[in-house]
Amino acid sequence: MARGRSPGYDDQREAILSHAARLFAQRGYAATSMNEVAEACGMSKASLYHYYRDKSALLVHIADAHVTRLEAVIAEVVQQNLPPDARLRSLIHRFVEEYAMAQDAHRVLTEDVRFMNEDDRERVLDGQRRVVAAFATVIAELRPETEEATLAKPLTMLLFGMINWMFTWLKKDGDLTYEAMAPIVTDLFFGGFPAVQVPGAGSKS
Amino acid sequence: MARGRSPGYDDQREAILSHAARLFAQRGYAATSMNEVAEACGMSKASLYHYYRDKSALLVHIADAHVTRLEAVIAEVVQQNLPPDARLRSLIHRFVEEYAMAQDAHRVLTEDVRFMNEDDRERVLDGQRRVVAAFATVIAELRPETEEATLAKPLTMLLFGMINWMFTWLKKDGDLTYEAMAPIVTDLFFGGFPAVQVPGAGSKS
DNA sequence: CCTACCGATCGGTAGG
DNA sequence: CCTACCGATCGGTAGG
Repeated sequence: MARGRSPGYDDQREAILSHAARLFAQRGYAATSMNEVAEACGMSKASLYHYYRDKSALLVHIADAHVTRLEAVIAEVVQQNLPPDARLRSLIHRFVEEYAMAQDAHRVLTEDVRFMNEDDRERVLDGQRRVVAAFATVIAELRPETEEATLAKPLTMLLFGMINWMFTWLKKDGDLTYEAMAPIVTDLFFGGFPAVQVPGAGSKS
Repeated sequence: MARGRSPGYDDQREAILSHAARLFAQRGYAATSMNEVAEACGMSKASLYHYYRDKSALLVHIADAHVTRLEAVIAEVVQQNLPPDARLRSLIHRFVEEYAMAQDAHRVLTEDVRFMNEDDRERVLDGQRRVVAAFATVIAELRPETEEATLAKPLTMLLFGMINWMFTWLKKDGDLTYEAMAPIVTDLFFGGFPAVQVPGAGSKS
């Protein structure tokens, strides 16, 4: 017996990632020691190193898994072939939901990506760029006026700002829930973006 | 001669804070060593400790100075006694400007506040809460319907989300500038917030 | 899967 | 007796 990996091996790897993501999100990657991760997992540091080669491997797996999930959500929504309006509403709702389920991984992704080596960081950032590009494409379709296409990028970033920032202040046990926030974000964005003027082509000139 | 502190003492303290803020913003507080701060300042670590008691004093001074500036902007705009609409436009414009000038301090404030001891952290967070409350008050005045006052807080946080997130992706040498973003944020928010429905009291029920 | 360690570097401080 | 620093090293702890 004990040939190959134990049957619980993959479960342990997942459990470790979840503990590590929580600690990295709370204290930051650099300030979290492998001893703390091991203790949170109820194992020795040596055992922890049995599952992951080094500290950076934890970070890379957390970020990769999160970005991969986000790209899967994009693909799923895109293949529904909804009109742009409904597609953006669906994307916002699904992303708020996804971020809420993966709050720790999301904070790690947004704050600790700088601690990865260049190759890993670029792969993760490429995934993020594809996600942002998918949002920007839908938003550009909602504002088909030719010269206003330049607004798609900043509007996309403002939308991500609202959603990303939500998870820095939404308390898991607070009055406000992410289910309540999703329609507020949607209303605010859909109500507001037709009012945005192209800089230099505004009504005041 | 040489009674009291050298004439350049306060200038040195300011210069050190500026270098430390840049390093903390780039690498994170925990991952930045006092040796790196000293090197960036062109002095020995022992000299650095002449100006600041310890590493945490750098963090606290950066955060306190930034929050104090933000509270000063609030006070300045409030005493102009503008109508709510113009007051919020002014606040948005001034904050985007202020964040752009203090981009490093702002990132340190939003990411590294967790590394302060409890007393310092609570004082800084109290300052931030007063700033947020000032925005929420103006936004509540813009939506005077009684039951909709509950929306002031989430709308305020979405507005801060757009502005705060801007400085995570705006490149100092990029095509988009903060001067161009301020009116886009303003248009989006003013265009959108009248469209936001109170949860549970929406038009669909 | 553990105890016992390593090379290095951490934040902070000594004497001069 | 003060300040403004220096070269060297302290006690502990990091990742591995």
